[in-house]
Amino acid sequence: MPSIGRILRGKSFTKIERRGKLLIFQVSEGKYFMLVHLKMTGQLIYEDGKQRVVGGHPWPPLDEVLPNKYSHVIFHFMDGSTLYFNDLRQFGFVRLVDMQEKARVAAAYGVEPLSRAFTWPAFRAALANRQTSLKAALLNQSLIAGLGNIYVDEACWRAKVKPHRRADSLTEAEFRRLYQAIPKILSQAIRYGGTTFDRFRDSRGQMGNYTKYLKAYGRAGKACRRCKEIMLKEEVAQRGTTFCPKCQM
DNA sequence: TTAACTGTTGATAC
DNA sequence: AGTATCAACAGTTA
Repeated sequence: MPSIGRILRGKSFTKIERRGKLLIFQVSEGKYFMLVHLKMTGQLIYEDGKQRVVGGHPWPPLDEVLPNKYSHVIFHFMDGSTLYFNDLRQFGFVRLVDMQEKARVAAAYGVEPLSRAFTWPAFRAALANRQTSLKAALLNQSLIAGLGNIYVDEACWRAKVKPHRRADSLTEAEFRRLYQAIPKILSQAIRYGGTTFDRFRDSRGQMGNYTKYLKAYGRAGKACRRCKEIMLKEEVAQRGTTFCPKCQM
């Protein structure tokens, strides 16, 4: 395959889709697609003469001149504007693929929790019989797409289930609560612009306001918003996990 | 000074 | 196949 620069030169981005946490840019008529994953610290920064719009994190200092040392890919558009792919930890990637590979990558993701495909049977089928922790199962992108560390903890808190529990140990009622909690948490978080900590910005360069609605993440040592018990933080599935030891069963 | 964290996930080994 | 562990990296916090 020719180089990414050679293929993109003179083309346009004609559509942007999302699958889980993966961004998919359609290149011109759709022979090629550009996949972008921000992972932990990636960001896309769009700049024209008048403004700078940042999505991802962390926001560079206001006086930061771009490109900086974290600018790994730079797109120069024909109107003079620029798109930077910045990534402090360099976990993220920009990858150009053909239609077939794009389909293959997208197919590896599980059901989208905010889509019509997220039915009760689909949800049950994804999690039932999993011998791993609920936390690990919910973080598994091939089962349910798009849940990350924060929203898994939030969903478990809302459903009153401990993330440590083996996924296949949940009762019908617990699965039900989780099934309802997941889209609820996600749509709320999206409505409030996501969770901002450490200078994160959404795709319009705005800070997220969901932080003040968080019930689990970042609340270790504080009183549970439901039962007043002190919240705990433990490692589950190699991720920091915050939960209420009393009202999450 | 070190060690332990960190909106993630792919590779590897059982 | 499913599951667990480690690694990639660089900065911040304890």
